[in-house]
Amino acid sequence: MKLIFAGTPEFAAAALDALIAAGHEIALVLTQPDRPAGRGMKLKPSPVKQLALSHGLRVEQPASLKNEEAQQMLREIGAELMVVAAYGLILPQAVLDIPALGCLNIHASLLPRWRGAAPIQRAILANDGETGITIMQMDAGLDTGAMLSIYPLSIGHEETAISLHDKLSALGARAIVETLATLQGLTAVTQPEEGVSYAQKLNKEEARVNWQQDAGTIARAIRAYNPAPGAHTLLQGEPLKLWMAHTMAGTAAPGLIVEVSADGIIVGSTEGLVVLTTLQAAGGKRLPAREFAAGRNLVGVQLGV
RNA sequence: CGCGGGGUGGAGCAGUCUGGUAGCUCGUCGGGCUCAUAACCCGAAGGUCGUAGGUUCGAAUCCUGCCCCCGCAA
Repeated sequence: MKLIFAGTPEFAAAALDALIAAGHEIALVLTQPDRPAGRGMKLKPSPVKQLALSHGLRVEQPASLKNEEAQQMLREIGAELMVVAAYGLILPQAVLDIPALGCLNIHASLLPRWRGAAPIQRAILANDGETGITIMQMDAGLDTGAMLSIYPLSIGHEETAISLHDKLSALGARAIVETLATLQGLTAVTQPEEGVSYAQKLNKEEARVNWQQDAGTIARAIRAYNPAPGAHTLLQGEPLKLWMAHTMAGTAAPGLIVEVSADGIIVGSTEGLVVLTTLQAAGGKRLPAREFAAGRNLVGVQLGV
């Protein structure tokens, strides 16, 4: 099928890779403009752009699709269908109308739950037992289009945003290829009005650990914010990133390190204990708790100050 | 030229300011103790202090170049 692909991060690159492998003609790839990123603030192309260029595909990076030139360019491609995955730009109705078969979106949740920007992390934070991939026919609303196919996936007990992201990327890639292969036999189903929720973007501030919560909530937050924006707290006034944690039974003052065991660094909360298993000090590498604790006297230290 | 921290036995760190015997926590190996141990006790091995130069009687420590790792910010 002759396609336009629009996407930006890794999640989208996985889908693009699968579409290429499935033999579709990718007539044009849209992705976000290169942004300064990383140390030194050098301009960095998106994962989708890197992949597209490595396959010799045409790449365009308009700042907006609301203007006539961008829309004219899309019309000239003459694609049957446009596939959108975590693109980062709003598609106006005029753009949605360009491909004959419309625009399909790969969304990383079971709609209508977790419409919006950060469905993977929100699902973990909310302690959902299940999430998945929804392929939908895009309309002008925010992830409100009719659903074509649904691929559920259970959320593991120690799932992090990155581990779940990787599974959903692979699942999304499979889902879009299968959906395109069976498109004519599929019926678009309107999203139910029950169960709508919105996945707000994550920010650094909410990733600061609030020790005045129960251990389960804290541990889930640590996993949901891994790798970005990264759960963080203070250790003796210095920033400390928390990468991985689980819980255990017990009682201790919230944020107080009570023990360093073979299992991890054990910290109190309002209910239960948090076991920090992977952490990283400012300027340091990400370390297993045991190595992090070597050479430091941590028992009795209050986190967050 | 975005701001900043760091590279010291296998791991994590101190020592660098104020040059002069290589130190701590852990791991490893050997032994002891114990019903038992990711517990405790005794002992041992293991380091050209990232790299290349410079200063000095003497450099982990001071100066310069280069390589590598990481935090912030985006």
